[in-house]
Amino acid sequence: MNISQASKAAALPVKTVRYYADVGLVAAQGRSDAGYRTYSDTEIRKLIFVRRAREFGFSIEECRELLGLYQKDDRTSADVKQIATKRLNEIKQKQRELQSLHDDLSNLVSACRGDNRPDCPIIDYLA
Amino acid sequence: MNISQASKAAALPVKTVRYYADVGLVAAQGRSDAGYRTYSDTEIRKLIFVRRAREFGFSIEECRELLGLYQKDDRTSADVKQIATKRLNEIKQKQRELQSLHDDLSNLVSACRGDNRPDCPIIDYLA
DNA sequence: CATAGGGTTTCCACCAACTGGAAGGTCAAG
DNA sequence: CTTGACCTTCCAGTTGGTGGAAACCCTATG
Repeated sequence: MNISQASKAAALPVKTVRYYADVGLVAAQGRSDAGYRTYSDTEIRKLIFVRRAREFGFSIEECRELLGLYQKDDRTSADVKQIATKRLNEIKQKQRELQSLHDDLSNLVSACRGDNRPDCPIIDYLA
Repeated sequence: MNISQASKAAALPVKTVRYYADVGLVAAQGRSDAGYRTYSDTEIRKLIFVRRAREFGFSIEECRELLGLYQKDDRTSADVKQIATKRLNEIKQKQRELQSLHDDLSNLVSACRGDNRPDCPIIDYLA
């Protein structure tokens, strides 16, 4: 399989597949005579795994760890859970921040008449 | 006022104040004989304004626009409200995404025993 | 067999919004 | 006069890619 086949199979852009190879996250199986990267089902599965992990917001380094655990049959679910819990806590933290931002900005936007006069509670708040 | 005084007054790192000057967001009032940036109350107020806007997640470019409106006495509150509404919608969108991520990951983490055995619903989901 | 089109390679640059650090000039105190 | 705390510029690195150029490769068609 060439890189574009792999990228389609994994639902990732070609550039991204190449990038993952560059950073040593998912290496190609090998190279053709012409120097083309070749991919087999094993690598496709890893690429899909990484795509899903990235969709959860795991960093490249975390994906590397998760991928390591995925491939290690003597992993412990505790190790996996620990990484996932960390990410979950980050998400919760971000949610709290966004909620607070949302509430404040929402109040300001509601209080702003949005007409052609200059007085504006949003500007007042920022100043 | 030297840059470190300004940075304290605006509650921003020195590096950031210098960066804002570099990108033309908040220029220093001038330079001393030795070439030191000087800041007056006007610039401090702008720096504080930008810090607050950044805390809301407005981009540098949006801060530039807001700062322009802040300084323009014939602004319309409609212009301000439009920028703020755009940002508010981005926040809402991000909240929806995070909520979905949270729910999914939370379910997986709950379902994972986190013991020393290898079977793990998180890995299963990603694979 | 030449050539046109696609696919592939490497490498370099860019995005946002800083941050860290090096090398060197400045200033005030002791 | 020296020491230490400032300040300056400039370059590099961060995250996770993306865009593009120059050049090589492969296949199909005329």
